[in-house]
Amino acid sequence: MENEVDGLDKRKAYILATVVYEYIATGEPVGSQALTQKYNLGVSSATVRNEMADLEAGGYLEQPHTSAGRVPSDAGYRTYVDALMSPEELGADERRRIRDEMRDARAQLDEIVEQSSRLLGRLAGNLAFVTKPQSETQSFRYAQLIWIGERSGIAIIVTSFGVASQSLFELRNDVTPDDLTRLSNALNATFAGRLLRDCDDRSLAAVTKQCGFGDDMVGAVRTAFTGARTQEQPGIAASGAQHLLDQPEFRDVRKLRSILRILEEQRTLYDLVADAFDSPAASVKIGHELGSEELADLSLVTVPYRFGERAVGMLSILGPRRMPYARLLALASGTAETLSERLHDVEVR
Amino acid sequence: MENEVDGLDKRKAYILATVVYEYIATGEPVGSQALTQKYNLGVSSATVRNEMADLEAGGYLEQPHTSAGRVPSDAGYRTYVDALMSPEELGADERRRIRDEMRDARAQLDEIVEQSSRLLGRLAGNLAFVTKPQSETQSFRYAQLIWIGERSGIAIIVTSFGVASQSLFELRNDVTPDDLTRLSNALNATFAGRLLRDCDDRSLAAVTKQCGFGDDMVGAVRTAFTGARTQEQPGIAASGAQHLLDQPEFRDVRKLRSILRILEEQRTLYDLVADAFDSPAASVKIGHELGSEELADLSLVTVPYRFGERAVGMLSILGPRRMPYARLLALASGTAETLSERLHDVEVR
DNA sequence: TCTTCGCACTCGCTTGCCCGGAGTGCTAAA
DNA sequence: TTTAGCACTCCGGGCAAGCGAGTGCGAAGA
Repeated sequence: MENEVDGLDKRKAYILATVVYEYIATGEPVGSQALTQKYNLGVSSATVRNEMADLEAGGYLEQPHTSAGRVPSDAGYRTYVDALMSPEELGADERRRIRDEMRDARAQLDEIVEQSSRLLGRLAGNLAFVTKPQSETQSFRYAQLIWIGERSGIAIIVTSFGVASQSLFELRNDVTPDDLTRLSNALNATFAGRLLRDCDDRSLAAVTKQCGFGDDMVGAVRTAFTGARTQEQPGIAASGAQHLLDQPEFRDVRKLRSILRILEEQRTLYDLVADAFDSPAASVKIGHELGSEELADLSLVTVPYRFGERAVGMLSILGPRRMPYARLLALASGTAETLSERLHDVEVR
Repeated sequence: MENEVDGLDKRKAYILATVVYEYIATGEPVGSQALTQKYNLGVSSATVRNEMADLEAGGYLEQPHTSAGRVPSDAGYRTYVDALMSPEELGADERRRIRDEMRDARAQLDEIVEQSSRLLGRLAGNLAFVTKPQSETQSFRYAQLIWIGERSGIAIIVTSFGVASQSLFELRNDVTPDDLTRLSNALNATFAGRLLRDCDDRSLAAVTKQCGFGDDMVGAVRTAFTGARTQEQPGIAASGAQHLLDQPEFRDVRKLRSILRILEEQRTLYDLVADAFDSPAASVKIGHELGSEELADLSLVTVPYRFGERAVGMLSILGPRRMPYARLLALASGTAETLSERLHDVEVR
């Protein structure tokens, strides 16, 4: 029937929403009396009690121990996020402030990514992290091979976001500076504007050989491009870990340790958001959905930022499961939007 | 007389040393009885008591509360570090392990700096951080101005450690690719091998004008060099924050917050080691010597690493005042040595 | 049939209290 | 000057009592 949400009748849904809302606000297990007193439910605490017992049986609520109030379970949060909460929008002044603060960063990729992570961490009052644009999704802009000696040089590759990566190379045959310039020009002519991932080894080899170079130079070019592709791979800017200490759920120091460890292993951090690349929209992972017992009482909000149509990176907020989901989604989206805009400032045209 | 150390007679000095040593080992305030039982002092606990009272009067020891044992004060640790402790050397196998682990990093400046910070953090069981080489102390290797259009280009500057920085420039007058190559060559011929800080604006302008360029190009070149000089300025790799959680002194969460905040503000972290650049040797800062009430019960061990004769960066360990100073100094020195060696691998010759 | 009331019960948290242990300072004797 | 003895202090752990918030359930009411 129309009145059902996720298998819950209207009243149950409303009570669940209220419990989650209240628990997010206070951090205390919420009981039936407190709920009826604070919110006008139109029924008595006893009724609420019955409903809560049902919700617990359905797996939406949990009881830390008998004679304590109820606390949302992963499923409870999930239902809340998917169906019950009302989405938030940022106010115009908030948007403006985000934009203003983002302007403080110079027009360099690293800086705007770090700035957005700092900003988001502070606004959200939680740990925020932002992945740098996957270099695979960046495009190739310029290559320059610099002559150092008869048999050595430096290859410099500039991507569309102005990220330069350089690599030294050694050759088996002599070359002249002119040779290198010729090859640079050929590479630029062929690949300019292409996505880096489309600069595959075969085409690189073809161009290099066409210019009359041997396998040693093919290897050098390949290494240079590989370096550019993978360079910033799991580059992540994180910020705001100290806010986690304010959360009562971190009075237990062991949980903190897991988080700090994860922070330092960028790999793990990256894995957390990796599958968000598959879906272009915001995603929320709750508790065990994060796939790790250590992180079981945390949640993760992830929002992509774009360059043009392509999602090139992710902004994430990691915090206690008991987080204001609607608000954080709004903040992350707002920051993502501004970050996307600023991305055009660093673009090398 | 000969038997005095820092104004303490021999026995007082020995007792102080033992108290510090024992406190570092156990973390418990140490009392006179425990001390006489565990160490063969040749005197009774009552005598030790008297001496300890003197040491407390002299400011070397403190009492958390009446009827507790004594704990070293800043001054007590200071005397211990300066005059009492016996320096440690790393064993040959430990050196080897450090060297082996450092080999895991690819020959890229960032990687070896990060690797050394991770390594040191793990070995020392504390927060370790390593500053990247001050780019001022790096030398200039190559400049390449790349032609993009009649009035715009990219300047790429490579330093001795293979760090490339790039900047876009716009001009008021048309140039040809050949013009830019000519200027690149002139810059390379003039400045190759010089320290970056010696590539001052005046000489840059002189060379640029000599090649027949106007003020717009002078500005572009200046910006490019300034970018290279300041680029990695306060770049710091930190690692091992989670170890701090093991220390009993961090049961209080507020202290952790200060540390996490400092970790994220690289500026503060950099200030901590900044004055260590003045002295070329290892330095130890204890408690209030760090100049901040927040950090009052921490200590910092800082050891420079070198490129050739020049100290170019610092390795630091930040941990509880109650840290095994001799051991950590040895570890930091060992890591610094290996880092210095590996620096030659990334040098662009 | 659903809701509400009343009531007994549960359980964690806080408070107060006691006690043991470790350490001190002081005094007097060696 | 050192040592032994002793009274005193204070922290911390353990334990019991009381409180408060909440539950579940049976019976009464709509």
